[in-house]
Amino acid sequence: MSDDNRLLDKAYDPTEAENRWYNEWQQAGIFSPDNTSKEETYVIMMPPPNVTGSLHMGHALTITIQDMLIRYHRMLGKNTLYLPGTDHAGIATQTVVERELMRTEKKTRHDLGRDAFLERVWDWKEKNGNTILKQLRTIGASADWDRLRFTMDDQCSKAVKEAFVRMWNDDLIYRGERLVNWDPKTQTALSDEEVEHEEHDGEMWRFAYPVKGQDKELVVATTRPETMLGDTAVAVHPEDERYQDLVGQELAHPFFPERKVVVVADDYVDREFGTGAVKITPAHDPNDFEIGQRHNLPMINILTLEAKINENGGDFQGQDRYEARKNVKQAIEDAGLFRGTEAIKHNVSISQRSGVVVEPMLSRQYFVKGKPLADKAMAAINSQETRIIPESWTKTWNHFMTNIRDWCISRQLWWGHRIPVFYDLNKLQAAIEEDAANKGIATEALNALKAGESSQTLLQIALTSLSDDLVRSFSVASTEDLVATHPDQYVQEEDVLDTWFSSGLWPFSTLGWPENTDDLKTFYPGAVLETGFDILFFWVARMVMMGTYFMGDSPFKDVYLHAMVRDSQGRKMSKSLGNTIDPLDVIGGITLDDLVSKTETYPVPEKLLPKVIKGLKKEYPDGIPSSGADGLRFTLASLSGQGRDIKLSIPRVAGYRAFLNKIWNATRFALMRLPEGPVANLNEVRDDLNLADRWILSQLQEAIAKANHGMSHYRFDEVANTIYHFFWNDFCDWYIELSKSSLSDEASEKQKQTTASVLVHVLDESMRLLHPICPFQSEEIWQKLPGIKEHWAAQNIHFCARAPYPQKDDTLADSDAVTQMQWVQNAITLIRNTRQESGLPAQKKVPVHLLVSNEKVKGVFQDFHTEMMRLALLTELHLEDPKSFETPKYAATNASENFDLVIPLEGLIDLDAERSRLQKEIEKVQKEALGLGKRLGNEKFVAQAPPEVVAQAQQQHQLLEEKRSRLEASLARLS
RNA sequence: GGUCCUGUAACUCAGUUGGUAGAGUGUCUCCCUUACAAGGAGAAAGUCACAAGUUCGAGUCUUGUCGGGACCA
Repeated sequence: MSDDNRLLDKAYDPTEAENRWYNEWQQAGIFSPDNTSKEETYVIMMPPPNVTGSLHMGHALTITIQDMLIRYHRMLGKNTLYLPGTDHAGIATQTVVERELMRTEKKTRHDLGRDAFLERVWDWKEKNGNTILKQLRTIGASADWDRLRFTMDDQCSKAVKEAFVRMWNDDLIYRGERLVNWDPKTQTALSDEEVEHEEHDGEMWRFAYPVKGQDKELVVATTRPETMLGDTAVAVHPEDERYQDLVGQELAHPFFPERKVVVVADDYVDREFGTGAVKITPAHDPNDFEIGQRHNLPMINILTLEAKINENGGDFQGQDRYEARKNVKQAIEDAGLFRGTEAIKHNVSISQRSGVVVEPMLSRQYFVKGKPLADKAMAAINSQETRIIPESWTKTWNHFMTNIRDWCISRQLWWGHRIPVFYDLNKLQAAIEEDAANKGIATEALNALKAGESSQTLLQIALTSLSDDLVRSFSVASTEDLVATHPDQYVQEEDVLDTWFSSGLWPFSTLGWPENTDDLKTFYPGAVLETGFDILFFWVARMVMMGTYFMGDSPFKDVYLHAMVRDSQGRKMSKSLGNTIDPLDVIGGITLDDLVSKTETYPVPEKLLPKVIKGLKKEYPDGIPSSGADGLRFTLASLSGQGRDIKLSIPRVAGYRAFLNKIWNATRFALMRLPEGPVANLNEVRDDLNLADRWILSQLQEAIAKANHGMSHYRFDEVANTIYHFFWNDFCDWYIELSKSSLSDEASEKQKQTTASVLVHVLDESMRLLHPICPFQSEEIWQKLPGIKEHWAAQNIHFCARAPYPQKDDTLADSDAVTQMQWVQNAITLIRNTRQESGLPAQKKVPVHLLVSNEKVKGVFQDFHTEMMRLALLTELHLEDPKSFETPKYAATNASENFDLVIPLEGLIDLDAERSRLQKEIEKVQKEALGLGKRLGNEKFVAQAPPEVVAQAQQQHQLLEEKRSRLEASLARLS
């Protein structure tokens, strides 16, 4: 660093500066809100990243957007809270730790036991969670770390217990035997949302059920032949004439002669589909389950928890479901009942967690009633208490809420919130006896009771065999640990809650609920929930449901759903495709070798790996250059339109990094050229502003307005592009170039001072505009601007991060300046263009005549004489009267709307080339004029279009015609 | 099957209430001019998927066709 703190180093070092500023901000406490203030708040709850993994690009996008919003509103003076945290992610984390345990110690979780295993998971969480928190800081999240939460910390756990108990007592949670999605690999139930549907090629396999006592058969079709082991009926449509006479008849099950399989009539059956007769397996298919209930059919479970055939499967017992499928088909063929097959595309349910096919399975689980909660959640959106952005998701939201089903919240896992239901052993016996008295079905339980089995054994039997109501009769939900206080009386439920149950409470559990804390009073509800649309139902829906239920208010005013980050080819980024890029590797840079070896640790299928690595080498021949957090953030901001995909091509990041370099250098220029001594505040030089000053200040107001608009409408691409365009194309390309004259030794002291004020003012406001997107570099530069820090320090503002976001100053908007400046820009551009088109050597300075009749234009050109000479590389610039000026034959000429250009080039000009250039120019103008002329010739247009539109077209047409005739004159002179 | 999104320059995308298409990247030409070659100057490039309709006027509104995608069954 230079001694003179006004000067900048030649290059900006993001890594060093980013660390430094993050620490300074945090030490100064600027991320912490005030929970006693009555100021307007702005609150974002960070969607807690899963402690299992590390942050990926999707997280980087989410954090960038949230942090932009937070920083913007902080600069607007709001009492701003960005609350960070992590999620325990039940299945995902447990699976990872189990895998690790198997890999390193060859042990299962059962070998360790529940408590010891959970200790391992906590260790893992500690280690991994910290990595994530570090990543969040690196990206620049200005979160309040004093309020850091974890979904399983004491505070959140307390909230989960409280919520569960209240919902249990309010009859919103029940334990019931239902068909659930069973993941045979992780061996737990899943919610509907955790199941994905994939279209697969399959076969419709047909076989016949003989009708008992008749010489008839009924042919059914299925994609899962093995489920026939659990068939208890065949359904037909009540009005289907083909099967009228069979309804009520019994069918012969090929493998279980004693089993009753009846033919039932049900509207559900689609007569056109398959054979029009549907085999019914109530225990293993959702639709069949419903039919089973309607017709009181027995439900026969044929699968074990590992998805093997159980004791109800006769000879097939012990076989895996796919093995059984093969064997069942064979056995049916052998029995002569096979009736053909056809290819079909059908949907297969896949566990989002383990990737294996999910089995619908009859099982006793805990459920949250959907309907009562959904009604409130739907009302919150439809009343606009909460807006969804983009709005198109509102329909999807309503569809989901209208068709909501009960939410299965129990998971057969160890890692998570253990369900706070306690079984009262003292009431167990009474329940079993009551069942017996009512001729219940739990004979097994009664036998066990008579045999004097231990209460623990009795409990297990009772839980699976007693009716839902009876189980509830000896169940107590309690926030208190009843086992600790009454170890002999109570046994706690083994299962844990779905992760999303605790996530659903996140907007208020993090603020101290159920206590009515200052935080809760001040910061609920929040401003916006920002996340990917992929977890709209998983999470957002649950938060709104829980929020409206427990708090009475929807937890946020806006839901902003951002796009998915994909790779440059539009593929989802995933480790198994080997196309994930760690955001930290973009921020800090990575060599190709390191990138390759990192990718080799991902679970890419071996066959694919060489191709993936070849792709890496092609896409990143020199690795990934360091972009800094600001570079990545700016890129993500500018790509975050309203589409559903963001295709992130890493080389693009370099382009935005170049912009940040441009900013750095522009500042460097300003600081080098500023006159000695203090720089006056803009207000003190307002009377001395010249056209260029007025112009850049006016453009700045325009940019400020657009940036604010974009920020408040979730159009971060607009914000980024506005700043990019203003800073580069207006400020650097024109104002700084022009300022070289007004800062030169020939310029007056006053001129220099005025220019300095404008330069510093623009940089100050530009850095504040940029700050939410690129917090680090803007802070670094802002702090170095002469006088700025001191100016704001008087108002106790010490960081760009805390300085006000610029607001449009209408007294600085100056449309005259914009128009007039455009004349200058047009003149310079036309000269440059004509020079190059006429084949002049790039560095050759030439004399130029501008033929101007308009006195005002002439005046502006006179004022900018020096600047035009320099920027257009001229030796002389003459302003001529078009009437008296005689254009030499050997000259390059061109025409603009309000002036003609003549560059005399005796001996240098190629007449043929010049003629064809003019010809081309004329054609262009002619084409434009023709279109306009046609429109003006349309009577209806002139009569019906708004007058100002017509007037504008007329004026434009006239200018074009004039320009054309002048160009034609030039062409005539050359021939 | 239901719902939704989407098709604009070679690529990635903007395009407000309808007024005759823009940006970044890439391509081509020229230039190391002392803030920046991660730079400067200039240029070429689009039947706005297709068709019909509404309108003086359609990228924009309506309908249909075709293509791409997502979610829910």
